[in-house]
This record gives sequence, structure tokens and C-alpha cells, in this order.
Amino acid sequence: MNRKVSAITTEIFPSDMRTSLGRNLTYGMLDVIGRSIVIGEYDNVAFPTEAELARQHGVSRAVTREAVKMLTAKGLLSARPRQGTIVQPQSSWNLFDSDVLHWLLERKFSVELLRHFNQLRVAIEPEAAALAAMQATDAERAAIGAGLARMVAAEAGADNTLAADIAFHVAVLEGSRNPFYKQFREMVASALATSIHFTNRIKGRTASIEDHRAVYDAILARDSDSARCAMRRLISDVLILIGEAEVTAKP
Amino acid sequence: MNRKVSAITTEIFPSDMRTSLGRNLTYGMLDVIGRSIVIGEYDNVAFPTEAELARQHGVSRAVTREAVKMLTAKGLLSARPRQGTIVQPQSSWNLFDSDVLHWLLERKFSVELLRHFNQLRVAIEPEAAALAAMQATDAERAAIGAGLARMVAAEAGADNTLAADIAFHVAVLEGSRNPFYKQFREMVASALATSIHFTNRIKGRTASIEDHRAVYDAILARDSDSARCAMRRLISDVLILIGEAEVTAKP
DNA sequence: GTTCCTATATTTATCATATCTATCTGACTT
DNA sequence: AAGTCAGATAGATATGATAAATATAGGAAC
Repeated sequence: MNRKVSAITTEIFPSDMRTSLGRNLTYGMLDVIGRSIVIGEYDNVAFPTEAELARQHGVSRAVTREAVKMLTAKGLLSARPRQGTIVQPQSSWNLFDSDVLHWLLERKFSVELLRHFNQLRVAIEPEAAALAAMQATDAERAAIGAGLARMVAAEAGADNTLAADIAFHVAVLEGSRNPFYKQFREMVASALATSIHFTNRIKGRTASIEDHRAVYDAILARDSDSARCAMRRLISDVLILIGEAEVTAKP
Repeated sequence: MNRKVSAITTEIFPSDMRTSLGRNLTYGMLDVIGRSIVIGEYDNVAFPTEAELARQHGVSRAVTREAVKMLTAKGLLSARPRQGTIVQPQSSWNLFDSDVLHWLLERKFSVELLRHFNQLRVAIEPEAAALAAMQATDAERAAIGAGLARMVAAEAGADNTLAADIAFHVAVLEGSRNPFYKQFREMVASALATSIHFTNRIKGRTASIEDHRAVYDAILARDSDSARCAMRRLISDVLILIGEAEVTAKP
């Protein structure tokens, strides 16, 4: 399943956005160690020294140090002479970093993570829709419309449902004309990619095209309040589904 | 003014959270180059090669590569053999990285940036307050109350107004019990640190303790809707002030 | 003239080794 | 008990050599 998610997100986003493909030794090592840390492999054991890491992975210390430095930049590690390299608490991880996000999703698929994602989406996306309604350019409005059109096409089997859904939501974020909102593209894409498989399993959720159209119409009409409400309804539905799933999954 | 902001944020957050103090050559270089990129120093000129960078800064290639790798991890650079190292478009910068955030604020103080900050806050914080109302622990609720108490004390000159304000808002984020929301501590702190000086200049904005108390009371009463509204009101006020400032600043 | 291939130069990537610097530990001094 | 010093440890830095990737130009084939 992770493979599939990864395949779809790379369809949406150019591969350049993923820094950590096994392009070379440094990035390969970054990926391996990053994943290990996120899994929790070093939770109760001391993190190896630089020299030991290099030996374990069969690479030079230079490569090791570069990988460690990148993980430090992402908030997973910190290094000091004599003290050694230590794993940072999860609270200081850069959760909006695409690598960290991918490692988290690969780790173990948890409903809790999905809920956290969508608790964030329900804050971000309605407001993004409201901003888009007020200040999106014509081209950006057109992109949102194109996303909706793709969803309609997907309904008829002429497009990928997930990709279309992502395209719509990303277009709304872009329409906000706020660089901070745009940062959430990856997160929203990941959330949708994981939740679509999940919610389909819970309930035969028909892709709610009408709800999406309501958002689009409000944005087109420059009605920011309606846009906010429509988007909020859309994501609240997902949150409710997740909540139900958690309750039924407990016993 | 940047110095002051930095001093206050380091009062709030332990220095460990700031990765890029001039602790050593690598971090010093990271800071210098990162700032240069954000300023736009390389916008129309080719970024130097690894060897050239090392020469310019008087350090070894190893140090240079480590600094470049960290900037790559933060989304500011990308490097490929033969092509060289190139500055990435701003859209791929990791805006929630604390270093990037600091460089952005140091750059030039722009009202636009402040507006973008608060457009994000108006999405995040009301929802965080709503979540906190529903699921914050007793200790977390107490922390929010402590933040409010500090604001009251600051009113009487017994505490720092800004630090108290930040403590309150950060406590609400912590109360959300969602790791993604907690990531915004730095952003909110930076936004408050810059906006407090700014809004004071625009208007004799008395620290709106009553508005903050309304948020706290709602959270304590586990009334998520009221908490959301109260927090939204709080931040909307700031957004309006910024909007007015932009209009008057235009001509 | 256009397309395709290939040689070459350039730049990052990697390795190996030596040395420096920070800092924890414990012994020694006062 | 407090302060000082020496040793040990782990990251930090420097250097020089080599490998791998790839943009570009020049030439071959059509």
C-alpha cells in the first residue's frame, strides 16, 4: 500500500520534490537512518557514533556526516563533541518536511495519524478556500475548476479519482496566494492518499462531487464565507468517518 | 529591532531549538549562506561552485558541503554533478523551519509577511483552541491559565508583555494534543514578536486581556465552539489592523 | 540540415587519513 | 569542599586524491 501511495504522489508532484531518492550514498543513508529513527529503532538504545555508523553502512565518514547533518537540519538529530549524536524528541522533528512526512506514513499506518492530519486540514483548507474566494487570480480559479472537472471525469472512469481529488485541493491552496498555505500541498496530498483507501474501506463513500462543486461555486462567486463553510463541511465529513472508525476499532 | 525579537524568542525557547548559532564553522556558514539566499543575493547570479564557496568563506570543502547539505535539507538549494548547486524557488523552501523563518524575518520587515503570518494564525489557532477545549489535560489547561496570569501581571509591569502573550498562545497550541499544531509554536512566537511592535506603532493597542480571558474561560468550560470564536476574534482584530496599515501605507 | 552519438570537461560525490577542538571524567591539589 | 589539571572520547576540520554523473560541443550518419 505504501508503494501505491508513493506512486500516486509522485504522479502529482515532480520527482525533484522528493529529496531522498536513493540517488547516491548520502541520500540513501539519509533515507535509511531517517526511517529507522521514525520507526523508533533508537528509542531505548544509544545512537551510534559517527565512526560506528560509517562502519555499519559501509561508507566513509564524510558521507555519514553529511547524512547526519541533513537529519539535524530536519530536527531528528543533534550532535555535540564528546556527547555524541542523539535522537531528538519527536516534538522537535520538522513534521512538514516531506521526507519526515513520508517516513511517518511508512512507519505504521495509524488511524491516529490520519486524524491528526485531518484535524489540521479542517483548520487550513476552509480558510484557504475563503482566501481563494477573495483573491485568487483567474488562472488559479480556472485550476480549481480543472480539478473539479477531473473529478467528474474520474467518476466516469476517465481519470484517477485520487489524483483528481488532490489536484482540486492543491489548487485551492495555491489560490490562497499565501506561501504558508501553499506549504501544505504535500501534507494534503499524503492525507488524501492515505484516507481515500481508508475511508473506502469503512464506508462506500461516493466521491462527494457535489460538495466539491459547492466549494468551487463559492470561490467563483467570490463568496468567502460560503467557500469556508463548504470546505469545512467537506473535511468534517472525513473527520467524522475517522472518529467512527476509531470507536469501532477500539474493542 | 531584529536583535530584540531574537532576544525575546530565545527567552521563550531554549537555545537548543535554534540550530544555527555560530557554534562552529559549519553552522556559521549555514547561517551566512542561508541569510544570503533569503535576501535574494543569488537571484540573478549563478550560485558559486563548492570549491568557490569554500574559498570565499575560507573553510574546507568538507565544511562547505555540510552547510550546503543542510540548506538542501531545508529546501533552499539543490545540487547535482556538473550542473552545480542552484537556489531553489521560494515555493520549495521549508517555511516552517525555524532557521528559514528567522532569515525571512531578518531580511526586510514587510507588512505583507506579517499579513501572511496572521492569515495562517487565524486558521490554526481558533481550531487549536477548539481542540484544547475538548481534549486538553488538566496540566495543559493550567498552563493556559498561567499564560493568562502572566499577561495580567505584565499589565501591572511585573512581567514581559510579549513573553506572556507568547506563553498563552503556545500553551493553547500545546493543549490541542496534536503534534502538527504544536509545530506552529515558533511561527506564532515570531508573528507575535514582530506584530506587537508593529501594532503598537499603528494604534495604542492595549493588550486585550479580556479577549484572552474569553478564550481561556471557553477552554476551561470545554466549550469548543466558543473557544474557536473567541480566538478567531482575537486574531481577526490583528488582521484588520494590518489591513488598515497596508492601506494607509500604500500612498 | 537535422538527428544522433561520442568525447571531454566540469562539478559534485566519495574516500582515506591526519589533526584540531570541545568537553566529560576523575584524580589531584588547596 | 572547591578548584585545577590531565587524559580520553567524539565530533569538527583540513587536505588531497579519485570516482561518478552530466552538460556541452563537435563530429558522424542520414
